[in-house]
Amino acid sequence: MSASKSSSDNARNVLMDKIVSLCKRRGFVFQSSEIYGGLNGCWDYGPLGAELKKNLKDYWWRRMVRDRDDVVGMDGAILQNRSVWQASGHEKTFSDPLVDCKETKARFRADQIFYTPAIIGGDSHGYVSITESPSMEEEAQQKIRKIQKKGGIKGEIAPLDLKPLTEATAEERAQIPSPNATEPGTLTEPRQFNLMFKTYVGPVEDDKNVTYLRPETAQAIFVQFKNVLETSRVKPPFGIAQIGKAFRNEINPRNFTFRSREFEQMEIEYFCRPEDGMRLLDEWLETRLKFYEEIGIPRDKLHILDVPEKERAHYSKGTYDIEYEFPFGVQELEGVAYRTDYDLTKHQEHSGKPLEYFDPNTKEKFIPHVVEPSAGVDRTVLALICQAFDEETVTNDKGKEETRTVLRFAPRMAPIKCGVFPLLKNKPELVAKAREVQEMLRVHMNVFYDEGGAVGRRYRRQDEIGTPFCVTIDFDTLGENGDETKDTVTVRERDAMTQERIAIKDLLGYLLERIS
RNA sequence: GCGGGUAUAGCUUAAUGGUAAAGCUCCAGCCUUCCAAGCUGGCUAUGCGGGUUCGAUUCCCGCUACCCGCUCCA
Repeated sequence: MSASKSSSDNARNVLMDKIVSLCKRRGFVFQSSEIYGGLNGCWDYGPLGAELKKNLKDYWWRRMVRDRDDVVGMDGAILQNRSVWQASGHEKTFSDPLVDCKETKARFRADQIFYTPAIIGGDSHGYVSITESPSMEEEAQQKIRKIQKKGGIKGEIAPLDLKPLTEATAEERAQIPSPNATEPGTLTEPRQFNLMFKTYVGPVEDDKNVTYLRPETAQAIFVQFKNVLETSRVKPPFGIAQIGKAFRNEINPRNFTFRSREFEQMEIEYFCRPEDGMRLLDEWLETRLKFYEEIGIPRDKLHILDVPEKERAHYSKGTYDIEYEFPFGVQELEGVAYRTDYDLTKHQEHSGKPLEYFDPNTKEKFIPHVVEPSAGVDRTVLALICQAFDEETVTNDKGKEETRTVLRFAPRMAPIKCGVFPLLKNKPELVAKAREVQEMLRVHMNVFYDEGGAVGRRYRRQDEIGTPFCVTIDFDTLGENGDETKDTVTVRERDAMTQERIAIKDLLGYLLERIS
Protein backbone atom coordinates (compact mmCIF):
# COMPACT_ATOMS: atom_id res chain seq x y z
CA MET A 1 0.00 0.00 0.00
CA SER A 2 1.42 3.38 -0.99
CA ALA A 3 1.86 6.21 1.44
CA SER A 4 -0.69 8.41 -0.30
CA LYS A 5 -3.26 5.62 -0.35
CA SER A 6 -2.86 4.96 3.33
CA SER A 7 -3.04 8.64 4.21
CA SER A 8 -6.26 9.06 2.23
CA ASP A 9 -7.61 5.91 3.89
CA ASN A 10 -6.74 7.51 7.15
CA ALA A 11 -8.47 10.76 6.18
CA ARG A 12 -11.69 9.01 5.32
CA ASN A 13 -11.55 6.98 8.53
CA VAL A 14 -11.17 10.22 10.44
CA LEU A 15 -14.16 11.65 8.58
CA MET A 16 -16.25 8.57 9.28
CA ASP A 17 -15.17 8.63 12.95
CA LYS A 18 -16.32 12.23 13.19
CA ILE A 19 -19.66 11.37 11.65
CA VAL A 20 -20.17 8.39 13.96
CA SER A 21 -19.21 10.50 16.93
CA LEU A 22 -21.60 13.29 15.94
CA CYS A 23 -24.38 10.75 15.42
CA LYS A 24 -23.99 9.58 18.97
CA ARG A 25 -23.32 12.95 20.58
CA ARG A 26 -26.39 14.57 19.11
CA GLY A 27 -28.74 11.62 19.25
CA PHE A 28 -28.97 10.42 15.68
CA VAL A 29 -27.73 6.85 16.08
CA PHE A 30 -26.84 4.76 19.11
CA GLN A 31 -25.39 1.31 19.29
CA SER A 32 -28.16 -1.16 20.00
CA SER A 33 -28.24 -2.60 23.54
CA GLU A 34 -25.26 -0.40 24.35
CA ILE A 35 -25.38 -0.77 28.14
CA TYR A 36 -25.16 -4.54 27.71
CA GLY A 37 -22.16 -4.37 25.43
CA GLY A 38 -24.02 -3.89 22.16
CA LEU A 39 -25.31 -6.33 19.59
CA ASN A 40 -23.30 -6.94 16.47
CA GLY A 41 -24.85 -5.35 13.41
CA CYS A 42 -27.75 -3.63 15.15
CA TRP A 43 -28.31 0.11 15.70
CA ASP A 44 -30.96 2.28 17.31
CA TYR A 45 -32.02 5.71 16.11
CA GLY A 46 -32.19 8.46 18.71
CA PRO A 47 -34.58 11.42 18.68
CA LEU A 48 -33.00 13.24 15.74
CA GLY A 49 -32.22 10.10 13.77
CA ALA A 50 -35.82 8.97 14.12
CA GLU A 51 -37.03 12.34 12.76
CA LEU A 52 -34.59 12.21 9.87
CA LYS A 53 -35.53 8.67 8.97
CA LYS A 54 -39.22 9.49 9.21
CA ASN A 55 -38.78 12.51 6.95
CA LEU A 56 -37.09 10.31 4.37
CA LYS A 57 -39.77 7.62 4.49
CA ASP A 58 -42.60 10.15 4.47
CA TYR A 59 -41.15 11.97 1.51
CA TRP A 60 -40.63 8.72 -0.40
CA TRP A 61 -44.20 7.69 0.32
CA ARG A 62 -45.49 11.07 -0.78
CA ARG A 63 -43.52 11.09 -4.05
CA MET A 64 -43.81 7.41 -4.92
CA VAL A 65 -47.39 6.71 -3.77
CA ARG A 66 -49.55 9.75 -3.10
CA ASP A 67 -48.30 11.93 -5.95
CA ARG A 68 -48.94 9.13 -8.44
CA ASP A 69 -52.10 7.54 -9.81
CA ASP A 70 -50.39 4.28 -10.66
CA VAL A 71 -48.92 3.21 -7.30
CA VAL A 72 -50.75 2.04 -4.19
CA GLY A 73 -49.28 1.14 -0.82
CA MET A 74 -49.39 -1.84 1.47
CA ASP A 75 -47.80 -2.97 4.71
CA GLY A 76 -47.06 -6.66 4.92
CA ALA A 77 -46.23 -8.79 7.94
CA ILE A 78 -42.62 -9.54 8.77
CA LEU A 79 -43.59 -13.16 9.36
CA GLN A 80 -44.96 -15.06 6.40
CA ASN A 81 -45.91 -18.65 5.83
CA ARG A 82 -42.75 -20.68 5.36
CA SER A 83 -43.99 -21.67 1.89
CA VAL A 84 -43.44 -18.08 0.79
CA TRP A 85 -39.70 -18.49 1.39
CA GLN A 86 -39.66 -21.89 -0.21
CA ALA A 87 -41.42 -20.57 -3.31
CA SER A 88 -39.23 -17.48 -3.56
CA GLY A 89 -36.13 -19.64 -3.38
CA HIS A 90 -34.82 -17.97 -0.25
CA GLU A 91 -34.88 -21.05 1.92
CA LYS A 92 -32.61 -22.74 -0.55
CA THR A 93 -30.38 -19.98 -1.85
CA PHE A 94 -30.03 -17.85 1.27
CA SER A 95 -28.25 -20.72 2.90
CA ASP A 96 -24.62 -21.18 1.94
CA PRO A 97 -22.50 -24.18 2.83
CA LEU A 98 -19.16 -22.78 3.99
CA VAL A 99 -15.83 -24.51 4.55
CA ASP A 100 -12.68 -23.13 6.11
CA CYS A 101 -9.12 -24.03 5.30
CA LYS A 102 -7.43 -24.71 8.62
CA GLU A 103 -4.00 -24.11 7.15
CA THR A 104 -4.50 -20.84 5.28
CA LYS A 105 -7.52 -19.59 7.27
CA ALA A 106 -9.32 -18.95 4.00
CA ARG A 107 -13.08 -19.41 3.81
CA PHE A 108 -14.89 -20.78 0.81
CA ARG A 109 -18.40 -21.51 -0.27
CA ALA A 110 -18.46 -25.29 -0.63
CA ASP A 111 -20.53 -25.07 -3.80
CA GLN A 112 -17.84 -22.88 -5.36
CA ILE A 113 -14.98 -25.32 -4.78
CA PHE A 114 -14.60 -27.95 -7.46
CA TYR A 115 -12.53 -31.10 -7.16
CA THR A 116 -11.37 -33.91 -9.38
CA PRO A 117 -9.32 -37.07 -8.85
CA ALA A 118 -5.82 -36.83 -10.30
CA ILE A 119 -5.47 -39.97 -12.41
CA ILE A 120 -2.19 -40.32 -14.25
CA GLY A 121 -1.30 -43.34 -16.31
CA GLY A 122 -4.28 -45.15 -14.86
CA ASP A 123 -3.09 -44.70 -11.26
CA SER A 124 -4.76 -42.43 -8.71
CA HIS A 125 -2.59 -39.68 -7.26
CA GLY A 126 -5.07 -38.06 -4.88
CA TYR A 127 -7.22 -35.06 -5.69
CA VAL A 128 -6.89 -31.45 -6.75
CA SER A 129 -9.34 -28.64 -6.06
CA ILE A 130 -9.89 -25.18 -7.49
CA THR A 131 -12.37 -22.40 -6.96
CA GLU A 132 -15.10 -21.91 -9.53
CA SER A 133 -14.01 -19.85 -12.53
CA PRO A 134 -14.30 -19.94 -16.31
CA SER A 135 -10.74 -21.27 -16.53
CA MET A 136 -11.00 -23.88 -13.81
CA GLU A 137 -10.58 -26.85 -16.20
CA GLU A 138 -7.24 -25.51 -17.28
CA GLU A 139 -6.16 -24.68 -13.73
CA ALA A 140 -7.01 -28.20 -12.59
CA GLN A 141 -4.99 -29.60 -15.50
CA GLN A 142 -2.01 -27.51 -14.44
CA LYS A 143 -2.26 -28.69 -10.85
CA ILE A 144 -2.27 -32.30 -11.96
CA ARG A 145 0.70 -31.69 -14.28
CA LYS A 146 2.54 -30.29 -11.29
CA ILE A 147 1.90 -33.47 -9.33
CA GLN A 148 3.09 -35.45 -12.34
CA LYS A 149 6.27 -33.43 -12.67
CA LYS A 150 7.04 -33.41 -8.98
CA GLY A 151 6.59 -37.16 -8.63
CA GLY A 152 8.24 -37.94 -11.96
CA ILE A 153 5.12 -39.89 -12.92
CA LYS A 154 4.78 -41.22 -16.45
CA GLY A 155 1.59 -41.61 -18.41
CA GLU A 156 -1.46 -39.83 -19.72
CA ILE A 157 -3.61 -37.65 -17.50
CA ALA A 158 -7.11 -39.04 -17.45
CA PRO A 159 -10.03 -36.73 -18.36
CA LEU A 160 -11.09 -34.47 -15.49
CA ASP A 161 -14.18 -35.21 -13.46
CA LEU A 162 -14.91 -31.83 -11.84
CA LYS A 163 -17.61 -31.85 -9.18
CA PRO A 164 -18.56 -29.31 -6.51
CA LEU A 165 -17.25 -30.05 -3.02
CA THR A 166 -20.83 -30.34 -1.77
CA GLU A 167 -21.04 -33.68 -3.63
CA ALA A 168 -17.91 -35.14 -2.08
CA THR A 169 -18.26 -38.00 0.39
CA ALA A 170 -16.61 -37.77 3.80
CA GLU A 171 -13.82 -40.14 2.68
CA GLU A 172 -13.19 -38.06 -0.42
CA ARG A 173 -13.16 -34.83 1.55
CA ALA A 174 -10.40 -36.17 3.78
CA GLN A 175 -8.20 -36.51 0.69
CA ILE A 176 -9.11 -33.25 -1.03
CA PRO A 177 -6.69 -30.41 -0.46
CA SER A 178 -7.84 -26.84 -0.06
CA PRO A 179 -7.56 -24.82 -3.32
CA ASN A 180 -4.77 -22.73 -1.85
CA ALA A 181 -2.94 -25.45 0.10
CA THR A 182 -0.99 -28.49 -1.02
CA GLU A 183 -1.63 -31.10 1.63
CA PRO A 184 -5.09 -32.67 1.93
CA GLY A 185 -7.19 -32.66 5.07
CA THR A 186 -7.10 -28.94 5.89
CA LEU A 187 -10.71 -28.26 4.93
CA THR A 188 -13.38 -28.28 7.62
CA GLU A 189 -16.74 -29.98 7.18
CA PRO A 190 -19.14 -27.82 5.19
CA ARG A 191 -21.38 -25.89 7.58
CA GLN A 192 -24.71 -24.37 6.64
CA PHE A 193 -24.74 -20.66 7.10
CA ASN A 194 -28.28 -19.37 6.76
CA LEU A 195 -28.69 -15.69 6.09
CA MET A 196 -32.30 -15.84 7.25
CA PHE A 197 -33.23 -15.59 10.93
CA LYS A 198 -35.15 -18.72 11.79
CA THR A 199 -37.99 -18.59 14.26
CA TYR A 200 -40.98 -20.59 15.39
CA VAL A 201 -44.62 -19.63 15.12
CA GLY A 202 -46.56 -20.70 18.17
CA PRO A 203 -45.38 -22.02 21.51
CA VAL A 204 -43.85 -25.26 20.28
CA GLU A 205 -40.36 -25.19 18.80
CA ASP A 206 -41.16 -27.83 16.28
CA ASP A 207 -39.92 -28.26 12.71
CA LYS A 208 -43.48 -27.87 11.50
CA ASN A 209 -43.66 -24.39 13.03
CA VAL A 210 -40.52 -23.00 11.45
CA THR A 211 -40.50 -19.77 9.56
CA TYR A 212 -38.12 -16.90 9.05
CA LEU A 213 -37.97 -13.18 9.63
CA ARG A 214 -38.29 -11.81 6.12
CA PRO A 215 -34.98 -11.19 4.36
CA GLU A 216 -36.70 -8.77 1.99
CA THR A 217 -40.04 -6.99 1.97
CA ALA A 218 -40.86 -7.75 -1.66
CA GLN A 219 -42.40 -11.18 -1.21
CA ALA A 220 -45.41 -9.92 0.75
CA ILE A 221 -46.26 -7.77 -2.24
CA PHE A 222 -46.11 -10.66 -4.68
CA VAL A 223 -48.14 -12.86 -2.39
CA GLN A 224 -50.84 -10.19 -2.04
CA PHE A 225 -50.73 -9.16 -5.68
CA LYS A 226 -54.14 -10.65 -6.46
CA ASN A 227 -55.83 -9.13 -3.41
CA VAL A 228 -54.54 -5.67 -4.22
CA LEU A 229 -55.51 -6.05 -7.85
CA GLU A 230 -59.05 -7.05 -6.96
CA THR A 231 -59.68 -4.49 -4.23
CA SER A 232 -57.97 -1.36 -5.50
CA ARG A 233 -59.33 -0.91 -9.03
CA VAL A 234 -55.80 -0.76 -10.38
CA LYS A 235 -54.64 -2.41 -13.57
CA PRO A 236 -51.21 -2.88 -15.11
CA PRO A 237 -49.10 -0.95 -15.40
CA PHE A 238 -49.32 -0.23 -11.69
CA GLY A 239 -47.12 -0.54 -8.64
CA ILE A 240 -47.45 -1.65 -5.04
CA ALA A 241 -45.20 0.19 -2.60
CA GLN A 242 -44.08 -0.85 0.83
CA ILE A 243 -41.76 0.36 3.56
CA GLY A 244 -40.70 -2.09 6.22
CA LYS A 245 -38.08 -3.97 8.15
CA ALA A 246 -36.10 -6.89 6.80
CA PHE A 247 -33.53 -9.08 8.49
CA ARG A 248 -30.41 -10.80 7.29
CA ASN A 249 -27.98 -12.66 9.48
CA GLU A 250 -24.99 -11.14 7.71
CA ILE A 251 -21.70 -12.93 8.16
CA ASN A 252 -19.93 -9.65 8.55
CA PRO A 253 -21.81 -6.42 9.33
CA ARG A 254 -19.64 -3.41 8.53
CA ASN A 255 -19.43 0.31 8.06
CA PHE A 256 -21.60 1.70 10.85
CA THR A 257 -25.26 1.35 9.90
CA PHE A 258 -24.49 0.56 6.26
CA ARG A 259 -24.67 -3.21 6.52
CA SER A 260 -26.87 -4.12 9.45
CA ARG A 261 -28.60 -7.30 10.41
CA GLU A 262 -31.90 -5.50 10.88
CA PHE A 263 -32.70 -2.87 8.29
CA GLU A 264 -35.52 -1.14 6.53
CA GLN A 265 -36.40 -1.12 2.85
CA MET A 266 -38.56 1.08 0.65
CA GLU A 267 -39.69 -0.90 -2.34
CA ILE A 268 -42.05 -0.74 -5.25
CA GLU A 269 -43.04 -3.73 -7.31
CA TYR A 270 -44.23 -2.25 -10.56
CA PHE A 271 -46.36 -4.69 -12.58
CA CYS A 272 -46.49 -4.32 -16.33
CA ARG A 273 -46.91 -6.05 -19.67
CA PRO A 274 -43.86 -8.13 -20.62
CA GLU A 275 -42.99 -5.94 -23.59
CA ASP A 276 -42.78 -2.81 -21.40
CA GLY A 277 -40.32 -4.19 -18.86
CA MET A 278 -37.06 -2.92 -20.29
CA ARG A 279 -38.45 0.55 -21.01
CA LEU A 280 -39.91 0.86 -17.51
CA LEU A 281 -36.61 -0.24 -15.99
CA ASP A 282 -34.95 2.82 -17.51
CA GLU A 283 -37.85 5.07 -16.58
CA TRP A 284 -37.73 3.98 -12.97
CA LEU A 285 -34.00 4.55 -12.81
CA GLU A 286 -34.59 8.17 -13.85
CA THR A 287 -37.49 8.58 -11.42
CA ARG A 288 -35.34 7.34 -8.59
CA LEU A 289 -32.32 9.47 -9.50
CA LYS A 290 -34.57 12.52 -9.45
CA PHE A 291 -35.74 11.53 -5.98
CA TYR A 292 -32.20 11.49 -4.65
CA GLU A 293 -31.64 15.00 -5.96
CA GLU A 294 -34.82 16.11 -4.24
CA ILE A 295 -33.56 14.91 -0.87
CA GLY A 296 -30.20 16.60 -1.27
CA ILE A 297 -27.97 13.91 -2.72
CA PRO A 298 -26.43 15.46 -5.81
CA ARG A 299 -26.24 13.49 -9.00
CA ASP A 300 -22.46 13.76 -9.14
CA LYS A 301 -22.10 11.80 -5.89
CA LEU A 302 -24.17 8.94 -7.33
CA HIS A 303 -22.84 6.18 -9.53
CA ILE A 304 -25.04 4.07 -11.74
CA LEU A 305 -23.85 0.53 -12.15
CA ASP A 306 -25.41 -1.36 -15.03
CA VAL A 307 -25.04 -4.78 -13.45
CA PRO A 308 -23.57 -7.21 -15.98
CA GLU A 309 -25.55 -10.33 -16.75
CA LYS A 310 -23.28 -12.75 -14.93
CA GLU A 311 -23.63 -10.78 -11.70
CA ARG A 312 -27.38 -10.36 -11.92
CA ALA A 313 -29.87 -12.68 -10.30
CA HIS A 314 -30.60 -15.38 -12.85
CA TYR A 315 -34.19 -14.21 -13.40
CA SER A 316 -33.28 -10.57 -13.96
CA LYS A 317 -33.12 -9.17 -17.47
CA GLY A 318 -31.57 -5.94 -16.30
CA THR A 319 -30.47 -4.36 -13.03
CA TYR A 320 -29.10 -0.95 -12.14
CA ASP A 321 -27.40 -0.32 -8.84
CA ILE A 322 -27.57 3.26 -7.63
CA GLU A 323 -24.43 3.81 -5.58
CA TYR A 324 -23.29 6.68 -3.39
CA GLU A 325 -19.77 7.89 -2.63
CA PHE A 326 -19.61 7.15 1.09
CA PRO A 327 -16.43 8.08 2.97
CA PHE A 328 -15.70 4.34 3.16
CA GLY A 329 -16.19 3.77 -0.55
CA VAL A 330 -18.76 3.71 -3.34
CA GLN A 331 -21.60 1.57 -2.06
CA GLU A 332 -25.11 0.62 -3.13
CA LEU A 333 -28.14 2.60 -1.97
CA GLU A 334 -30.74 1.08 -4.23
CA GLY A 335 -31.21 -1.63 -6.80
CA VAL A 336 -33.58 -1.10 -9.70
CA ALA A 337 -34.20 -4.56 -11.10
CA TYR A 338 -36.32 -5.97 -13.88
CA ARG A 339 -37.38 -9.26 -12.29
CA THR A 340 -39.50 -10.48 -15.22
CA ASP A 341 -42.42 -12.70 -14.19
CA TYR A 342 -40.18 -14.86 -12.01
CA ASP A 343 -41.74 -14.11 -8.61
CA LEU A 344 -45.41 -14.31 -9.58
CA THR A 345 -44.75 -17.44 -11.59
CA LYS A 346 -43.04 -19.11 -8.66
CA HIS A 347 -45.85 -18.22 -6.29
CA GLN A 348 -48.45 -19.39 -8.79
CA GLU A 349 -46.65 -22.72 -9.08
CA HIS A 350 -46.17 -23.25 -5.37
CA SER A 351 -49.55 -22.01 -4.18
CA GLY A 352 -51.57 -23.45 -7.03
CA LYS A 353 -53.49 -20.17 -7.16
CA PRO A 354 -53.68 -18.32 -10.48
CA LEU A 355 -51.84 -15.01 -10.36
CA GLU A 356 -52.49 -13.95 -13.92
CA TYR A 357 -54.06 -10.75 -15.07
CA PHE A 358 -56.83 -10.76 -17.62
CA ASP A 359 -56.74 -7.73 -19.88
CA PRO A 360 -60.36 -7.02 -20.85
CA ASN A 361 -59.30 -4.89 -23.82
CA THR A 362 -57.04 -7.39 -25.54
CA LYS A 363 -58.74 -10.46 -24.03
CA GLU A 364 -55.28 -11.66 -23.06
CA LYS A 365 -54.31 -13.44 -19.87
CA PHE A 366 -50.74 -13.03 -18.71
CA ILE A 367 -48.51 -13.03 -15.67
CA PRO A 368 -47.36 -9.44 -15.26
CA HIS A 369 -43.66 -8.64 -15.37
CA VAL A 370 -42.13 -6.65 -12.58
CA VAL A 371 -39.72 -3.74 -12.28
CA GLU A 372 -38.51 -3.31 -8.72
CA PRO A 373 -36.88 -0.15 -7.36
CA SER A 374 -35.72 -1.27 -3.93
CA ALA A 375 -33.97 1.26 -1.68
CA GLY A 376 -32.29 0.85 1.68
CA VAL A 377 -33.73 3.31 4.20
CA ASP A 378 -30.85 3.12 6.67
CA ARG A 379 -28.28 3.39 3.92
CA THR A 380 -29.99 6.46 2.54
CA VAL A 381 -30.18 8.02 6.02
CA LEU A 382 -26.45 7.42 6.37
CA ALA A 383 -25.86 8.93 2.93
CA LEU A 384 -27.90 11.99 3.95
CA ILE A 385 -25.76 12.44 7.05
CA CYS A 386 -22.47 11.90 5.19
CA GLN A 387 -23.55 14.28 2.45
CA ALA A 388 -24.67 16.92 4.95
CA PHE A 389 -21.61 16.77 7.19
CA ASP A 390 -19.33 19.77 6.87
CA GLU A 391 -16.75 21.55 8.96
CA GLU A 392 -15.84 25.10 8.15
CA THR A 393 -13.45 27.56 9.69
CA VAL A 394 -15.04 30.76 10.91
CA THR A 395 -13.46 33.73 12.62
CA ASN A 396 -15.14 34.93 15.81
CA ASP A 397 -15.42 38.52 17.16
CA LYS A 398 -12.08 38.23 18.84
CA GLY A 399 -10.43 37.34 15.56
CA LYS A 400 -9.91 33.77 16.65
CA GLU A 401 -10.45 30.98 14.17
CA GLU A 402 -12.73 28.16 15.18
CA THR A 403 -14.39 25.21 13.55
CA ARG A 404 -18.11 25.30 12.84
CA THR A 405 -19.64 21.86 12.41
CA VAL A 406 -22.75 21.99 10.30
CA LEU A 407 -25.06 19.42 8.80
CA ARG A 408 -26.27 20.90 5.54
CA PHE A 409 -29.40 18.81 5.15
CA ALA A 410 -31.87 19.69 2.45
CA PRO A 411 -34.45 21.58 4.54
CA ARG A 412 -37.19 19.05 3.72
CA MET A 413 -35.08 16.29 5.31
CA ALA A 414 -33.88 18.25 8.36
CA PRO A 415 -35.04 16.72 11.66
CA ILE A 416 -35.82 20.14 13.08
CA LYS A 417 -36.99 22.83 10.67
CA CYS A 418 -36.75 25.88 12.83
CA GLY A 419 -35.25 26.96 16.14
CA VAL A 420 -37.10 29.63 18.13
CA PHE A 421 -35.12 31.75 20.58
CA PRO A 422 -35.80 34.69 22.81
CA LEU A 423 -32.71 36.88 22.59
CA LEU A 424 -32.44 36.84 26.39
CA LYS A 425 -34.12 34.46 28.77
CA ASN A 426 -34.38 36.80 31.72
CA LYS A 427 -36.73 39.18 29.94
CA PRO A 428 -40.24 37.72 30.33
CA GLU A 429 -41.64 39.70 27.39
CA LEU A 430 -39.12 38.13 25.02
CA VAL A 431 -39.79 34.64 26.38
CA ALA A 432 -43.54 35.06 26.11
CA LYS A 433 -43.33 36.29 22.53
CA ALA A 434 -40.96 33.47 21.58
CA ARG A 435 -43.34 30.90 23.07
CA GLU A 436 -46.12 32.47 21.04
CA VAL A 437 -44.12 32.10 17.82
CA GLN A 438 -43.24 28.52 18.75
CA GLU A 439 -46.93 27.65 19.21
CA MET A 440 -47.80 29.24 15.90
CA LEU A 441 -45.16 27.26 13.99
CA ARG A 442 -45.27 23.89 15.72
CA VAL A 443 -48.56 22.77 14.17
CA HIS A 444 -46.89 23.02 10.77
CA MET A 445 -43.36 21.79 11.37
CA ASN A 446 -40.93 20.41 13.92
CA VAL A 447 -39.68 23.44 15.85
CA PHE A 448 -37.31 23.62 18.79
CA TYR A 449 -37.44 26.25 21.50
CA ASP A 450 -34.16 27.14 23.21
CA GLU A 451 -33.31 29.85 25.69
CA GLY A 452 -30.11 28.48 27.20
CA GLY A 453 -26.82 30.34 26.85
CA ALA A 454 -25.90 33.10 24.45
CA VAL A 455 -27.81 33.23 21.19
CA GLY A 456 -24.66 32.48 19.21
CA ARG A 457 -24.23 29.23 21.07
CA ARG A 458 -27.81 28.31 20.31
CA TYR A 459 -27.23 28.94 16.60
CA ARG A 460 -24.22 26.63 16.64
CA ARG A 461 -26.12 23.91 18.43
CA GLN A 462 -28.72 24.00 15.69
CA ASP A 463 -26.00 24.05 12.99
CA GLU A 464 -24.64 20.79 14.29
CA ILE A 465 -27.99 19.05 13.94
CA GLY A 466 -28.80 20.62 10.60
CA THR A 467 -31.68 22.95 11.50
CA PRO A 468 -32.03 25.21 8.44
CA PHE A 469 -33.62 28.22 10.13
CA CYS A 470 -33.53 29.92 13.50
CA VAL A 471 -35.89 32.68 14.54
CA THR A 472 -34.86 35.14 17.25
CA ILE A 473 -37.26 37.38 19.13
CA ASP A 474 -35.52 40.59 20.21
CA PHE A 475 -36.39 44.05 21.53
CA ASP A 476 -37.31 45.23 18.05
CA THR A 477 -40.00 42.56 18.02
CA LEU A 478 -41.48 44.12 21.13
CA GLY A 479 -41.56 47.52 19.44
CA GLU A 480 -38.87 49.14 21.59
CA ASN A 481 -37.13 50.59 18.57
CA GLY A 482 -40.15 51.96 16.78
CA ASP A 483 -43.25 50.68 15.06
CA GLU A 484 -41.39 49.82 11.88
CA THR A 485 -39.76 46.76 13.36
CA LYS A 486 -42.54 45.89 15.83
CA ASP A 487 -43.70 42.29 15.42
CA THR A 488 -40.78 41.37 13.21
CA VAL A 489 -38.18 38.72 13.97
CA THR A 490 -34.79 37.83 12.60
CA VAL A 491 -34.55 34.63 10.59
CA ARG A 492 -31.05 33.26 10.50
CA GLU A 493 -30.14 30.83 7.76
CA ARG A 494 -27.89 27.88 8.55
CA ASP A 495 -25.55 27.66 5.56
CA ALA A 496 -24.68 31.30 4.92
CA MET A 497 -25.37 32.44 8.51
CA THR A 498 -27.19 35.46 7.10
CA GLN A 499 -30.13 37.12 8.80
CA GLU A 500 -33.33 38.60 7.48
CA ARG A 501 -36.01 40.59 9.27
CA ILE A 502 -39.43 39.10 8.68
CA ALA A 503 -42.82 40.16 10.00
CA ILE A 504 -44.30 37.50 12.26
CA LYS A 505 -47.40 37.41 10.10
CA ASP A 506 -45.28 36.45 7.10
CA LEU A 507 -43.07 34.01 8.98
CA LEU A 508 -45.04 30.82 8.47
CA GLY A 509 -45.34 31.37 4.73
CA TYR A 510 -41.66 32.26 4.50
CA LEU A 511 -40.60 29.04 6.22
CA LEU A 512 -43.10 26.71 4.57
CA GLU A 513 -41.96 27.87 1.16
CA ARG A 514 -38.40 26.90 2.05
CA ILE A 515 -38.89 23.58 3.82
CA SER A 516 -41.54 21.72 1.78
C1' G B 1 -15.17 -16.76 10.27
C1' C B 2 -9.56 -15.37 10.01
C1' G B 3 -5.67 -11.65 10.97
C1' G B 4 -4.46 -6.75 13.06
C1' G B 5 -6.00 -2.59 16.14
C1' U B 6 -9.03 -0.21 19.88
C1' A B 7 -12.12 0.04 24.48
C1' U B 8 -11.32 5.58 30.84
C1' A B 9 -17.51 10.85 31.72
C1' G B 10 -21.99 12.65 26.28
C1' C B 11 -17.22 13.99 23.30
C1' U B 12 -11.69 14.51 23.12
C1' U B 13 -7.76 13.13 25.91
C1' A B 14 -4.62 12.21 30.83
C1' A B 15 -2.85 9.18 34.90
C1' U B 16 -2.10 5.03 38.07
C1' G B 17 -0.62 -2.27 41.10
C1' G B 18 -3.18 1.62 46.56
C1' U B 19 -10.33 5.79 46.34
C1' A B 20 -9.17 8.35 38.28
C1' A B 21 -7.51 14.20 36.16
C1' A B 22 -8.70 17.90 32.69
C1' G B 23 -10.87 20.58 28.49
C1' C B 24 -15.24 20.83 25.81
C1' U B 25 -20.41 19.46 26.11
C1' C B 26 -24.65 19.04 29.25
C1' C B 27 -27.84 20.71 33.64
C1' A B 28 -29.07 24.73 37.40
C1' G B 29 -28.36 29.81 38.91
C1' C B 30 -26.39 34.80 38.00
C1' C B 31 -25.11 37.86 34.02
C1' U B 32 -25.64 38.85 28.86
C1' U B 33 -29.37 43.68 23.29
C1' C B 34 -27.59 38.39 17.57
C1' C B 35 -22.99 33.86 16.08
C1' A B 36 -19.82 28.33 20.85
C1' A B 37 -18.50 35.40 26.12
C1' G B 38 -18.04 35.46 31.67
C1' C B 39 -18.87 33.82 36.95
C1' U B 40 -20.74 30.03 40.56
C1' G B 41 -22.41 25.28 41.39
C1' G B 42 -23.68 20.30 39.62
C1' C B 43 -24.32 15.27 37.07
C1' U B 44 -21.50 11.67 34.66
C1' A B 45 -16.37 7.01 33.31
C1' U B 46 -12.07 2.60 33.62
C1' G B 47 -17.05 -2.46 28.12
C1' C B 48 -18.31 -7.54 30.48
C1' G B 49 -16.54 -12.01 33.12
C1' G B 50 -12.72 -14.71 35.28
C1' G B 51 -7.50 -15.19 37.21
C1' U B 52 -2.94 -13.41 39.81
C1' U B 53 -2.63 -10.08 44.17
C1' C B 54 -3.63 -7.84 50.79
C1' G B 55 -5.38 -4.65 46.78
C1' A B 56 -6.39 -4.68 39.39
C1' U B 57 -8.69 0.57 35.45
C1' U B 58 -3.40 -0.90 35.20
C1' C B 59 -0.65 -7.58 34.67
C1' C B 60 -2.75 -12.40 32.50
C1' C B 61 -6.94 -15.25 30.23
C1' G B 62 -11.77 -15.40 28.07
C1' C B 63 -16.00 -12.78 26.07
C1' U B 64 -18.44 -8.63 23.78
C1' A B 65 -18.52 -4.37 20.74
C1' C B 66 -16.35 -1.03 17.28
C1' C B 67 -12.52 0.12 13.36
C1' C B 68 -9.09 -1.76 9.37
C1' G B 69 -7.62 -5.82 5.96
C1' C B 70 -9.19 -10.62 4.08
C1' U B 71 -13.73 -13.31 3.32
C1' C B 72 -18.86 -12.68 2.40
C1' C B 73 -22.58 -9.57 0.33
C1' A B 74 -29.92 -13.46 -2.67
